[in-house]
Amino acid sequence: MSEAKRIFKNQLYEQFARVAKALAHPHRIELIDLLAQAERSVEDLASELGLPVANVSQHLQVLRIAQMVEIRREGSRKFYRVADGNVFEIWRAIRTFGEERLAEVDRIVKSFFSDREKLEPLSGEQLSRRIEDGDVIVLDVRPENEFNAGHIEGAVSIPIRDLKRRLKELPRKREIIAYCRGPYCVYAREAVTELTARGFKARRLEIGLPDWKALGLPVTATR
Amino acid sequence: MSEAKRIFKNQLYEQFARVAKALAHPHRIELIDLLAQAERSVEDLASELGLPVANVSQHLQVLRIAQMVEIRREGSRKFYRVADGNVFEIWRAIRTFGEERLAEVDRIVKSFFSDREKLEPLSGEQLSRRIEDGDVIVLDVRPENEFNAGHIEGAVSIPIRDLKRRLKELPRKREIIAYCRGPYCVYAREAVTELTARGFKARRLEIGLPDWKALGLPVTATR
DNA sequence: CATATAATCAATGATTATATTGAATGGTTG
DNA sequence: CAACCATTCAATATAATCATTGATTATATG
Repeated sequence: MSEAKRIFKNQLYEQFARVAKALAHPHRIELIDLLAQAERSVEDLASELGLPVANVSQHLQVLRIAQMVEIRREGSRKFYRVADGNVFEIWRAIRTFGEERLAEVDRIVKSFFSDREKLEPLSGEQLSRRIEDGDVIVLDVRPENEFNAGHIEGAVSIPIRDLKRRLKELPRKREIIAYCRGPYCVYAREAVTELTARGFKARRLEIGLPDWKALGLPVTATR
Repeated sequence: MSEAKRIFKNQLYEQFARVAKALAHPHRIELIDLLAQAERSVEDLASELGLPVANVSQHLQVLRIAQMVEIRREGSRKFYRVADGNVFEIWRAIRTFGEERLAEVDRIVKSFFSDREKLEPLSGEQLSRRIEDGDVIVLDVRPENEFNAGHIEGAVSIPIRDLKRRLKELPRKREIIAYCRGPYCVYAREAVTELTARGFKARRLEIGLPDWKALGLPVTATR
């Protein structure tokens, strides 16, 4: 191979390796997973991850240099968000690979969620069809700001924390499909447990909003 | 957040970070890019990358531990291949992000390929339509073993090294669409240059075979 | 302007990743 | 079985990454 070609390839793969490197830390993957829901401040992210602010800031700098996140300043706070849809696609591809290929992922997930679920979750496609048929209520149990940043078209927002005292807002005849951040988020599972215990018909969507969006299914953002 | 939930998330994201880490080196990305075409021996990969065999073997071990590649043994040689389609999807997502988001990638590509292309390449969808219309010849200019491992349905194989002496196999009336390994591979570009210089009508497909396959377009493997 | 808040920076030591070298392994060939 | 080939392993030195700490910057508030 020619020298010029070798230099070209080295430079090019170096750039792509930088991208992979930016995601090569558990905290940074978790940050992307969270930011895929909605923008957040550094302090907020730090408390969600249970880490010192300086450490989270350091990781955010790595993601920023890799152009994976962007900043919006508001007063003395900075809100980070994912730079574009391709960032979530990388994380999603990694997640899919891990789920299908790594026994360890399966083991960890199964041992945490074992026996907590009686009913099979719905896939995105299944829910999409059910919505078209008009026979379900879609329930978003994430925090309100994440709902506002984007939610499944037609979904109702009741954050998991408020669910118990807002049960009367939900119908008892139609089936309720709850969803939250993604396949490893516990909120929708908790909601289904609570709802079925109270006599509602409820099931869980197996994916989160970013996946729903990535499938090209309809999303609404509150202006 | 509960302690158990924190431990669960840490364990889970740790697994996914391992996957990203496995790709966090330019040589390993290049290896995946090559292996996405066809299986190869260690020695062969080492000479393609211009690196010592021991170094390539070391990188292959990293990919193997991450379950991204598998081995087939044949005599005293070992042939590595990508473990499944999801591996290429991760690399493709990284590549797409880099292409759309990183100015540096654009600069490197442009400075290497500047002025070498007179004609716009075809997209996968465009070629797919042209094939249905039946008015093009699809030309695979990769090495023969890569063609055998999988090629665009109906494509003709003339490795770039043999192109000059096999020109008579190609028609002069129909347009020839050449393709190779991927957007950064030079073979298809060289083929188009050669063919147009000889009076053929020729253009390039902008993607490589693994991308074509990922788009769900028809692929044939030689048995 | 002083104080408080949010975020970043800089320096540190500890850990982990990397390339290189040469030796060891496993299989093939004569 | 000896010689050989392809690959891996092991050891080492160098470089990069990481968490932590405390200092610094930037903005808001009184």
